[in-house]
Amino acid sequence: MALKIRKNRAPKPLCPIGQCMTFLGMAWTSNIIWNLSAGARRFSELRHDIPAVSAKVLTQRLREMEERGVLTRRVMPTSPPSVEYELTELGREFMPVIQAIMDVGHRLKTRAEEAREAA
Amino acid sequence: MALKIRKNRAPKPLCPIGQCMTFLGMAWTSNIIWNLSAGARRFSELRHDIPAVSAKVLTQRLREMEERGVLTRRVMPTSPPSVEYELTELGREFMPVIQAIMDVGHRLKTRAEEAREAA
DNA sequence: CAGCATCCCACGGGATACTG
DNA sequence: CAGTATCCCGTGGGATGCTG
Repeated sequence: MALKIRKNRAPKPLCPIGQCMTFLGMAWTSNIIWNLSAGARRFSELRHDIPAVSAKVLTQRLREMEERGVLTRRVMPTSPPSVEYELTELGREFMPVIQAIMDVGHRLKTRAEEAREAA
Repeated sequence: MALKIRKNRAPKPLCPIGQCMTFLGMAWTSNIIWNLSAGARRFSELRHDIPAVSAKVLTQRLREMEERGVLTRRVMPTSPPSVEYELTELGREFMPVIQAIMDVGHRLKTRAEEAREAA
C-alpha cells in the first residue's frame, strides 16, 4: 500500500485554478483590468496609469486578453492613430475577483507589517 | 505638456494588486489553499493532492504562507514525524477569491474553446 | 501614437539525490 | 515522513531601438 490518505474529502473537482492563474498571474494583467474597469482607455493612457509596465509587455497582455475575449481593441481612424481598449462583458466578470484580491492583499500586507514590527 | 489624459477617473487608489498577485501568482499557491480549505492536511497528503508539485516548491510555498500568517504548521510528536498544515482565519479569507478565480477561469476556458471551434 | 524586433538575464521551478 | 541541498533550464519580462 503506497499511501493512506485520511479521507478523500479534498474538494478536488478538477479545479481549473491553473488555467486562470497562468492568465491572471502574468504581470500586469489584473492591473490592466482594474484600470479598464471605469471605461475604455487608450494605449498611452494605460501606460500612464501603470508607469512600471513596458510597452512590450503591455502590448502582449492586451493581445492575449483580446484573444481571450476579455477586452476589445478598436482602432480610431485618426492621425496620429489612437487605439481604444475596453472590457467586454466577460472581462467585467473579473472585477469581483480583482476586488477580492485587492481586499485580501491589503489584509496580507497589514499582517506582514505587524509581524515585522513584532520582530 | 507631456501627456493629456482625458480624465483622471482611473480608479487608482494605489491598488495593491501587485502585492497580492506576486503571492497568489506563485505556482501552486492557490491550489494549496484550495486543498486546505476542507481542513488540516499533512505534507504527504498535499503532495498526493497535487501530484505535479515538487517537494521543494511545496515546502517553499508552505513556508511563505506560514510567514504570512495564511496557514499554521504543527509538528506532531510522532515517529515517523508528521506535520499538519491548516488554514488560519486569514487564510480562509482567500476562499472567495479562489472560488471566483475558478468560476471565471471556467468561463474563460469555455470561451477559448468556442473561439477555436469557430476557427 | 502605437506598436514590433532584439538582446539579455534574473529567477521560478523541475529533477535528482541525500538526511534527521 | 518531511524535508534540505544542488544543479540546471525555460521563459517572463526589462531595456533599447526602429517603423507605419
